[in-house]
Amino acid sequence: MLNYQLDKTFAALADPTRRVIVDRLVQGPASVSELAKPLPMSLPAAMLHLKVLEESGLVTSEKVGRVRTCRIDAKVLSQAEQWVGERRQMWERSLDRLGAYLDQTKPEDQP
Amino acid sequence: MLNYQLDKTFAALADPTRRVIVDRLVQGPASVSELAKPLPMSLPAAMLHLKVLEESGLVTSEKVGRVRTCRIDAKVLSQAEQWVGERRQMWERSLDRLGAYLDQTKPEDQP
DNA sequence: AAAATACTTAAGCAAGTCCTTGACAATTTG
DNA sequence: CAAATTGTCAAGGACTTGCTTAAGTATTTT
Repeated sequence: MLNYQLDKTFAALADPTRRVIVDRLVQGPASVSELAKPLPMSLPAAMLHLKVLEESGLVTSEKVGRVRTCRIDAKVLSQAEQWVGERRQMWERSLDRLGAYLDQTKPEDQP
Repeated sequence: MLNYQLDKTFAALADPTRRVIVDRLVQGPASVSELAKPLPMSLPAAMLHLKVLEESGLVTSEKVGRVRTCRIDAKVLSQAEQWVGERRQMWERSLDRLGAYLDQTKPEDQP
């Protein structure tokens, strides 16, 4: 059950520069140069990061005149959150089952 | 505010092979060869994936005799979930504020 | 002790990532 | 129209990733 979407989403989030861009975009939409300004790199480099974010679906953009406006797409963000959350929950349930099993098989150990 | 931990966690989760390993480990601990068996690659390749998971903190392991047993560490999983969740929430709040603003400035547009 | 099991290390290679500089649109603004 | 603004494309270089095979080591098992 391969999920290429998650590959791209997690890979996009693995880079600190791209997380800074996401941090900015969750406050609201922004232009390319507005996003690039605080970053310690050239504009083309910043655009490559934006491209990665767009290809992951985390960010969409639209060009009007000479300005491209970028915004977050929460659906993809939610998918990633859900994948991690499900696994965390499964692991916690495993631990619960183990606890219950130990309580049941060795109740005499409890004071 | 750089966070190397998140770099490593998201990078680890970006690979489908490593997500398969995580999927297995949330069911409970497993040995290296048990984890490698279903994977379409050599054992050394699988071990490299395990190394990435360990360096991210998502997985810990302990060797007893000749068997290394691996298990999930939920703390790191939770951190990743939390990062994504916070951003999703911030973006939703931004949308809410925009909605409230529009309602306030153009109430006459509502039928 | 010999053989099987479980893991580890090393060398090497193809492909991908992240950044640079330089040149080049396309669209306002003066 | 000329100049400034905003974004894009292309070539290339340093580095990392994900795999391979071959050759170990350490620990049971027979």
